[in-house]
Amino acid sequence: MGFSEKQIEILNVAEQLFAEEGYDGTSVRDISKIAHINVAMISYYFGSKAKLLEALVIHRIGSLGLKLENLVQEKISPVTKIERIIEYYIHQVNANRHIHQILHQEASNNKREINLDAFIEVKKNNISLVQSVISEGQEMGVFQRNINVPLLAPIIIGSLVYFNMNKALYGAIFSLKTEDDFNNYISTELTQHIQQTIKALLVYEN
Amino acid sequence: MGFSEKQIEILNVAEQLFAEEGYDGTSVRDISKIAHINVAMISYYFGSKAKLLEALVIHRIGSLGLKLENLVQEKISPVTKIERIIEYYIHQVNANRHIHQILHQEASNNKREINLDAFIEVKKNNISLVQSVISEGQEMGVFQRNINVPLLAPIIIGSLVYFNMNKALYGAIFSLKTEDDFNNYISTELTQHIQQTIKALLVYEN
Amino acid sequence: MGFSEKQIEILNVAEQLFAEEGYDGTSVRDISKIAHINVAMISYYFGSKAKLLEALVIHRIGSLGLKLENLVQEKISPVTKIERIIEYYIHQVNANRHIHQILHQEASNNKREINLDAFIEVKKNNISLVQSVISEGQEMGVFQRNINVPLLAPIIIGSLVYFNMNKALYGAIFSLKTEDDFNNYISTELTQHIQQTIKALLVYEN
Amino acid sequence: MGFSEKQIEILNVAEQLFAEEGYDGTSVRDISKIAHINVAMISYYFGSKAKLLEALVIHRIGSLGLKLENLVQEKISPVTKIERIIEYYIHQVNANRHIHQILHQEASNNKREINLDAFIEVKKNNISLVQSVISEGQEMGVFQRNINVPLLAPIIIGSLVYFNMNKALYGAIFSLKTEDDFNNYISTELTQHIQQTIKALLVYEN
DNA sequence: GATGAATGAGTGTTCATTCAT
DNA sequence: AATGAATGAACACTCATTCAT
Repeated sequence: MGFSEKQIEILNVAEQLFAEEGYDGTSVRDISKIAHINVAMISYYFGSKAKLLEALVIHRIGSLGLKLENLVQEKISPVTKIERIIEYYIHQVNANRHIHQILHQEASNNKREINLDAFIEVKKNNISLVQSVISEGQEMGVFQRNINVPLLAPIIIGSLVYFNMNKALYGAIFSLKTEDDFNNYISTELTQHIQQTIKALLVYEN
Repeated sequence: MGFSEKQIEILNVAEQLFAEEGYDGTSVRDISKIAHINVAMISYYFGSKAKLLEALVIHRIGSLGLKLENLVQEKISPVTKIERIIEYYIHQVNANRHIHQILHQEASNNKREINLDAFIEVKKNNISLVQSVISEGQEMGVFQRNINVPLLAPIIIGSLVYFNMNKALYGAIFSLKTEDDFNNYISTELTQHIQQTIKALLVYEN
Repeated sequence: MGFSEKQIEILNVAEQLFAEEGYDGTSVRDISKIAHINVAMISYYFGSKAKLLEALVIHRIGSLGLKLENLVQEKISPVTKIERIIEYYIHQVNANRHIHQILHQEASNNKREINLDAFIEVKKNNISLVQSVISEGQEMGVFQRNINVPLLAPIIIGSLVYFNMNKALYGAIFSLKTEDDFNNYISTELTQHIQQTIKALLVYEN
Repeated sequence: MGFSEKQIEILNVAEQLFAEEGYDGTSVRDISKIAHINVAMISYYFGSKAKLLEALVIHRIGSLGLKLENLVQEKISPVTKIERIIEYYIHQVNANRHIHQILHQEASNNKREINLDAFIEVKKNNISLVQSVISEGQEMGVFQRNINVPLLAPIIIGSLVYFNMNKALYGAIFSLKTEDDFNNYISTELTQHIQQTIKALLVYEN
């Protein structure tokens, strides 16, 4: 929480390097060089490299799932709510795509000792919020009954993550050259595509 | 291609360790110990650790995307074809989830010099095949017109990958304890969920 | 000499830690934590870690060899004097066993720059005092003539030091479990044993 | 046991440095430089710095307490046996004074994880052997009855250790300048002094 | 063809000390 | 007078790789 300016600088550099090179692929010396600080500062500030990652996760995760609650309670139709949630979700995840990438890499490494419980809690909470919107829509008769809500997130985030992980492929297909091209495509076409997909699933009578 | 028995043993061990611990998290000593070979053999056989990964990728990629072509040409309805393709896709990706995990991890590490062109080609080809099925369905009037075919893969594989990357979360939600529980859930519920989603997207008039 | 309360607190903590963990095995951070002071205070107060040790030695050495002179001048038989001296010696060394342990460890480390001249002077003086008692006894005809006085201290202190350095061994042999058990054994059996040994040497005609 | 030439070279260098600078005061880099080997070799050969010390102890301890048994069974008077034992003991300990110094330093550092059980066993066995000689002398009526045998070692070895630990003092008193002077004094005067002391204790009727 | 020995570079971390305040 | 922040050097150890055999 109360991180000094230099600590935040370290966190930013660490985030970028961890995302680019992986946690193991990043040395504390690399971080210290780019952040223009002494190597020892990382241990001094965060205790260890692992705790630096933990601090980074906590630092970034704090900003997630705040606005979502407000969104859920707005007086708009469930369909619009879902659209907004997807938009917000994609925006959030994409904005924090570095930390998400790191977390997913580390989540699959079963050895790591990093405590991801906070991350899981946030996700569970988000699923609950979405569930309430779905239930609302179901009661209004606009959504189908048999919806596996926890599996909506994989569609939304999974699509985004997969898209980001295959930039070479999609850059070639959709002629996206710059980072801005990608971000623009994500916030327009991809977002719309996912919204359309989820809406179809929710209302389609199969 | 022409790998000796020992080389294949090394590749198998490397695949598992790379997937479990990450490329950087795996030492050639770890590999050599589990594969019961001398450390020097890895450099001797493959040149370097990086080239071992390349050899592994090439070795595994050859087996991907074979049967899909036959499936596309079968005399069944486009909807059934799509269902079968999804089923096959999920099965394939899940069966080769180790190498997929490695590839995705490495794809995001922009430093690594591994040539993923072959991988991209396979994907492009798969998209073409799916496109042909979609077109078939569109001409028959059962599928909507405005389908972004390249973005179907993210939904299918992205969902699976995200599901696998959040085992801790989904294991808790769906009470999946063993590896078999997960595999079973993937081949039933998750597959069905994705099939339903894609079908909804294809036929839903929005 | 004129040490403030906090400085003495630091010296006490340092003494214990140096004795328990060795000089190199003790970090100034360990000392500062236990003494509840800032790390920088050690350099600030004493100049450096090495000078802290010097200060400690000087601080403790001042209290050695005071009462011995009085004892020598008492009007009691030379044999009783020797007994008393041994008893006092063992008591003193055992009471200050921490600093003795440190000094002996450091005396053997020939790299350390600590000035042990004061320590040597004290010892030389003590030898002189014992010499005077021996001479007194020799003139009275109760002690043998050929006594190597400087080598009496090794027997007395050496025995004690060796005993303390082999607590695991002697604890097992003599069933000494607690620190009190050891101290008690030292002030009774071991003291008596050493007294008996020295007396035998002094009066035994070989 | 089966150490290569280079390993023995490392052990020799380590022995000297550990004795001179202490275990903590010696870095593996210091050892590697003097032994003209790569730093990594120490970990490679011995596993770690701590295990290097253990290997050193075991390597040196093997040579202790062998000849003692033969000596005990010789057909000579108990007094001569004791004289010979002391002479042998002092010679052995002095010859291996480095390792003894290390062991005693480490024995007093209660933190260290080094297994000294083998060392203790050797000492216990030696005490038993001496006990048998004392008993023999007691049965022959040449030794007193009330002898605390385990406390004989402190007198013998303690004297030697203390003498060695106070070279500055005794060098000044006895005009010993070179290392040879010291060794010569130990094998003549000091040995004789200790023999005389022990004999006095054993035969003196107090 | 295959390997145990060996290496230099690099790892994260801790150290005693200094500096600005 | 006193301290929290910061540092460069050193620490033990592991790494992928090479080399002599």
